Amino acid sequence: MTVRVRFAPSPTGHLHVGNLRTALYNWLFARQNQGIFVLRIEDTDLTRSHSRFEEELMEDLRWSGLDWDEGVDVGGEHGPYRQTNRLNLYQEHCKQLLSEEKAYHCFCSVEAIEQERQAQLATGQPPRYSGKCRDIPPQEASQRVRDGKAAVVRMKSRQGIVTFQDIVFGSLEVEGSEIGDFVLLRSDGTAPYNFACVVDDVLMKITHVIRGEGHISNTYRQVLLYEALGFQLPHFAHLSTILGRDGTKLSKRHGATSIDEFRRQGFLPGALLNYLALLGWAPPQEGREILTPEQLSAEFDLSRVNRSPAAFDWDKLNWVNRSHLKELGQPLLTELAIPYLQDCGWIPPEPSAEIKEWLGDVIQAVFKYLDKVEDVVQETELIFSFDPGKGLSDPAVQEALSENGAVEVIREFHDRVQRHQILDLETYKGVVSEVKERTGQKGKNLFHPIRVALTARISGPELNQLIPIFEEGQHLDLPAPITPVKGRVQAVLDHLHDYLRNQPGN
RNA sequence: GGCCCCAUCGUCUAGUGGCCUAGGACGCCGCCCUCUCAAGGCGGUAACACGGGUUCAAAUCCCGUUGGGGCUACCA
Repeated sequence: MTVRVRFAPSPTGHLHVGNLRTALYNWLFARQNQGIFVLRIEDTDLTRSHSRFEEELMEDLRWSGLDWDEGVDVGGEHGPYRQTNRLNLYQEHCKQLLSEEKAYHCFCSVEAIEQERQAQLATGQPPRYSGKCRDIPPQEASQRVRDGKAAVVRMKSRQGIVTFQDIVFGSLEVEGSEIGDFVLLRSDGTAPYNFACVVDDVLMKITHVIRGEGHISNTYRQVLLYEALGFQLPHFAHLSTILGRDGTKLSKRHGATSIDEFRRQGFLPGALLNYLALLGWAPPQEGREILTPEQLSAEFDLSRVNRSPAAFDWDKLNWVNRSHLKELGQPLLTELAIPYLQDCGWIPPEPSAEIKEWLGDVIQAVFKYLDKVEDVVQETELIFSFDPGKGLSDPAVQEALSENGAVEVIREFHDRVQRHQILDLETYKGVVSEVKERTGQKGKNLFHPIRVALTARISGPELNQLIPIFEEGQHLDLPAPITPVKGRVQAVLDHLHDYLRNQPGN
């Protein structure tokens, strides 16, 4: 039998990391079994659902690389795939349950039920629908409905153990009397989650229901529905919740949680998926955690998924993403980085081939240090936006300058640099050895001041890589020209003189 | 309140009664490399929530306690 799984989000907001992990586990399971992955939109909550969210949701999912075989946009044999387009199916099945007296009309008002609930809560009883309308004779109920009385349809729950096997949690059960008579059809004719879900899963021939842990208690109700409708139970697998770093439920205050935010920050979809897969599951081979979606689907094992909730860890996500970024290689990363640099106004909207080639060198110099593509901005700021005033005001830079001989190195470096027409890498190296000879400084005491002279910072990419970038960059047609070596040293020295003049005792 | 679920290093996890003086990964710390910060390499720190059982033997099985999560909707 073909494995059929589904991801069934509600279009009530952005796609969330928790949802994406659920989608991923479904996808992984489908792919490793040559199965079908269905995307179903659960939009029966009319007040919260928006078609705008449906679009965003699919966009996020497409970006992630999880592709679906059936769904609202791609169609399929078991459509429609949007629940609001399936209301007739729910009504049909509801009619069946009604005629078999497995369900009944309930005429209690929302207010009355709320009152009942409060009263039960107040006396310490479990709040459940009393079943008041259960005993209204079906004929009388039908007549009342025909007369236009507002009514919902409720399921008759039963006594006795309700149980099912869960691939992740094992055998799960609850006493039937714990389950109240839940609503199958609302007064407006739409179906709430539990009923719509079961009808759809049956009709869409879903073999494995893989969803969030929060649905375990819904599953008991759904088992009742499968029984009443006379359908065979699918396999169930429930996934634990993703928690924030502090162990509470993941939310906005833990940082980004919606997928579009991760995309904007420059996380690679494959890396996000890789990390999410690791949240609740471990690859069989220890120490081999960086995996592509294809490798994941080959090694993934649903029955080995962890039951306990997992905390979302940014440090590890960053590491996973960095690893994927390195795998990607410089040319592709350059393409990804361009939009971020354009946003800063550093790169023209349509960079020339010459600029792109130079950019390749820029990316080459920094790409090992990027956790996410977005980081390219702060890593390359010293190239595109040279600001000695700001740089020299940094206490750490000032401390480096206060080292014995530091200023002398900069002056000497400045003088030597001025003597050369072109400053390619070889010339630069020659200049450095001259400075070394004249000042007697070496190692850190030599290079630290030179770094400050060139970047007004004490840390950054290798100077040897930076020199050609500065020199070649100055000839490029960029929105703001790249300051070449001479200009940089001159500017730093000017600021330095101002700075020294203002230092009492100097 | 009731019901259900969960509990191994700071975090993600391996572990399915002896292979566990508990393994790996991220982080952290140290060393090496090095012009800097990183990156990279090497090494180190660090956990079976607690209390009872069962057993020759328990991280692994059972019970309880504590702590977390979920459900208890005409939300999903």
